[in-house]
Amino acid sequence: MAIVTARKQNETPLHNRIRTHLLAAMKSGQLRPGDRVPSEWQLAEQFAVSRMTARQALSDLTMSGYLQRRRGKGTFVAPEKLEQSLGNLTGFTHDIRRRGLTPHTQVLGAGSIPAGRRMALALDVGPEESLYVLERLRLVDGEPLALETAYIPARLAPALLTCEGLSESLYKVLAEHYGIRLARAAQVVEVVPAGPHESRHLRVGEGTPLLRLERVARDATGRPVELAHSYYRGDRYRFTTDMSRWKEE
Amino acid sequence: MAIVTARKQNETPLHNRIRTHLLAAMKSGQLRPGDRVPSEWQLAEQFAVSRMTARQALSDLTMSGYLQRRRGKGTFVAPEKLEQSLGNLTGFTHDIRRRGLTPHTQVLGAGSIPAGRRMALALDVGPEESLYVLERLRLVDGEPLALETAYIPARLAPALLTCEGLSESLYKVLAEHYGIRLARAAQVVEVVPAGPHESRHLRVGEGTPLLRLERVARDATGRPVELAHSYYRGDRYRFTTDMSRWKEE
DNA sequence: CAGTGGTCTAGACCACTAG
DNA sequence: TAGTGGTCTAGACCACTGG
Repeated sequence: MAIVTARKQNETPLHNRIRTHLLAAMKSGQLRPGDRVPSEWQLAEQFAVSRMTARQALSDLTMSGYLQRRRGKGTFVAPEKLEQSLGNLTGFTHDIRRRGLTPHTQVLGAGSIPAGRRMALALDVGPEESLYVLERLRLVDGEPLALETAYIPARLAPALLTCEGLSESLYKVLAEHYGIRLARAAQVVEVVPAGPHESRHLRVGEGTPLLRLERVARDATGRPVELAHSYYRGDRYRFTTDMSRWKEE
Repeated sequence: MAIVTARKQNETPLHNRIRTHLLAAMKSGQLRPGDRVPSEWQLAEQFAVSRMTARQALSDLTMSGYLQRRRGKGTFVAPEKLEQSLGNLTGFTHDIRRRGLTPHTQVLGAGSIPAGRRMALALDVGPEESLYVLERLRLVDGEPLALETAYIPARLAPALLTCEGLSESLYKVLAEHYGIRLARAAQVVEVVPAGPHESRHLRVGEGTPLLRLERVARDATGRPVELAHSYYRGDRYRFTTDMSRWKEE
């Protein structure tokens, strides 16, 4: 006995149609950021499919960053993205305030570790040398948006972790307490899926696409001062960058 | 009658364990880029779960960019990422060759359209003015990696589309035929899910995370010359950028 | 408590790929 | 033809949220 499927072969998959329907509603403005979308059961009934099929449509849109799901509450249209410059690092706190939002920083951890092979190479120190580690969670209006970990050679900034203001601007502390001014940096931007750690702190599902920034910052002499990697919620952030020197082909 | 589930409540979900197992195998090197991973049925049997549960683990890892699935063939570990500079735009062809790979460009479309409100603003032309549109697919070793669409005011480069070499370097053509040299550009980088169009040309599933670049390039006088948006496969690309001028907080 | 999303099963038919 | 992934069903129990 054949199981009845509510579509003919070679037609658009059913979960695809539901997804398209929801996307259209978002584009037209019927569904706005923050709105609740119909529940899995409601969609299943509306489109005459099983709950698992409706669920797949919602899961796809969630993984894509269009929707956010909250157990026990419902599924909601995701808010719009914030923008951050890769060129002038004006700092998170300053940057968010300028947009009229409320920034908050939570220091998750501070300590020191031996550099190890990989970081020793990037920071131009010995593999046994001590690095300060500073892990901070950046929140906007109470919502965690970025997870930043910075590594600084302890030799360059003795007793760094006892300084005040680390929850605001690390660069400000480096400048005011140690006379270290960062002059330039190399950065790498990529998409990575959230791992367990990022997932927990940013409160997104594991595997959610995040923007990962890796940065090596140097002072005017070219000496590496900071190695940092940051994870930004891909559904909430976009980066801007300016090219001034253009190399011809 | 209760359905038997092969785990106690409050324990790690089964699909999660399978995912972790595969990730560990990839990290340890047991599974290398290009390798085939066990099929859905094999994993289901190995972990004593239903096929749908094994499938969810594979789907998660695929959406995250760790795996690639090919119907009728199997599921494979994804290859490693290519790197591209956001600072010196040396051009795709040149860039890929330098890595010892074989670049190829396919012109998908070339024509002209009225600017419209949005693009007129970015390119500083009237909304009725004509723009040339050039859509190109960039491939490496036969695999499509990026989809680029460029818009150039027709007034700046009359008969642009009849020029040769457009499948190589647009900037080279602008420089050699029209004396236009691009001096700087503003770019926006973000993660977006693949839509139907990108999905088809880049041969990835809809919703796959892509890196989207939007660029407005200007000549030395500051006149906007090109508006472009490009979609790069997020699992194959990473961008590098250099900061030289550092703004203090 | 009812409603939500999260997990899981044991089946089914299909399209695609390779030998 | 056998094996793969793609789609889909009709159930089930669970944890979490709110009133």
